[in-house]
Amino acid sequence: MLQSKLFYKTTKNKTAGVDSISHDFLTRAGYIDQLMAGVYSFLPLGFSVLKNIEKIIRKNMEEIGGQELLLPVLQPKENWVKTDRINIEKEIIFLLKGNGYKEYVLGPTHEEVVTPLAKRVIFSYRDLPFYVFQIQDKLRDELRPKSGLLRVREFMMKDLYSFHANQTDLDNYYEVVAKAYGKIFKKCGIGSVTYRTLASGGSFSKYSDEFQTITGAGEDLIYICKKCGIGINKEIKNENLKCPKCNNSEFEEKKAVEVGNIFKMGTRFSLPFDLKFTDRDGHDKLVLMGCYGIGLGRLMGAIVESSYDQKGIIWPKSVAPFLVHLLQFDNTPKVKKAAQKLYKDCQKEDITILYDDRENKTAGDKFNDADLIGIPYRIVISEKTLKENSVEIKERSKEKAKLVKITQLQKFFKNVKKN
RNA sequence: CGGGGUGUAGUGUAACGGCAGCACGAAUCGUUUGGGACGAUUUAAUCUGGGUUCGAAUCCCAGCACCCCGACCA
Repeated sequence: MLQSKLFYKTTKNKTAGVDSISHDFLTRAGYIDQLMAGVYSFLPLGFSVLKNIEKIIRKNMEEIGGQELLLPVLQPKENWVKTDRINIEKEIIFLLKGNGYKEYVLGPTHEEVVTPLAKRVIFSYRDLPFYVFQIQDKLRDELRPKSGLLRVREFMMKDLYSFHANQTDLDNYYEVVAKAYGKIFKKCGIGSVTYRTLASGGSFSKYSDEFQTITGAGEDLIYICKKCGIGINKEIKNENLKCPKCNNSEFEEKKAVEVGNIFKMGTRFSLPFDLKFTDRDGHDKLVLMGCYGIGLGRLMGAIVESSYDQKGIIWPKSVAPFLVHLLQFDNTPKVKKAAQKLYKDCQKEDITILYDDRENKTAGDKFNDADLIGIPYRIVISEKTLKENSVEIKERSKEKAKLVKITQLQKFFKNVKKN
């Protein structure tokens, strides 16, 4: 992508009225734009990151047998009456009237759609288990959106639903999903600061497991077991807290943001929708369900919250909008020619590259924009580097740059493409 | 939804009830050219509606929007 053509503007000025670093950087670097409280546009840079996150999640969901589908956002109110969540969740539900008397719910989640849908495919124990997921917009009238992407009213969410014939099967799959979540967060670069955390089950069940990423911008308080590293959410912390896993009683208190959540819903939804199957013994039984969510935008915000410096964002390679940021100084024909060649070579190698070809910007402008945007590898081509038949390569996460001979670039390409 | 705060050029900010200013950005010209460079010229603003006043960005009322604290959640 030519930076001169990219739909974005960076700004030096701090964003007014922001309370988190990720909100400020993502706005200033041109990743997102706030439309209203808790509602954001994803600009080309931001959308690119979102799509990378989506890819990672999709891959891991498919690896554990998830089949992707797409459920409607617009849902009949009756289904929400059936589960009584029209009352239980009424504060966050966007309810709207159609032309006639018909009322609709803008989906805050999809149990009310996927459960009746499952009735069309589940008859026998032979039809179980199965797993379906989607990556789609959710709408929740949050009482108080905050911290940029960390709490919003409209957000992309991956929601996986599992259907089982018995508790053991549900329990096993629940752990399979937990493991997949661990892989996803690791791949997204927040593995070392993300903890599986015991929490309340909300309107679903008694307990659930959250995946909490440590950050000062987080609004949850969690207690991390110093021995086994499991987390416990403050909402269920009791007086004499003991780790449910290793019985240890020493904890570290941390602020964190919930990037994912897994629930065993049991018969919470199969009951109101009468979702049953015929078991081996010939008796009809209720299907057991699990649901598993990850908020993509929030995950994006959490990644920034845990990877930045004074100058800007430091994206992990796995989700960065581009892998290479090419800066061209000295707009001489010689430099331009070399830069354009590198640009094309990268594309040939399937390495995503943002090429700062802007001729009306000084070196300082370009350096600062590059630091703010946070692309993993920065390559500078100038008269100075060409004198050495070289380019200058610097990793965003590192202090020092190094000169690399143009003839040696193949090695660099290989390195960039790794994992 | 309860409590508090703030609304000024595209962005960030100033202005005692008395000429709406500064910085960034954008545009033109010239000088620069490896960490937001310099000079000149230009561009562009008081959320909406009422009220008080000789005079309102400033005070009062209402609305709207945004932000913060609290109760709820990926």
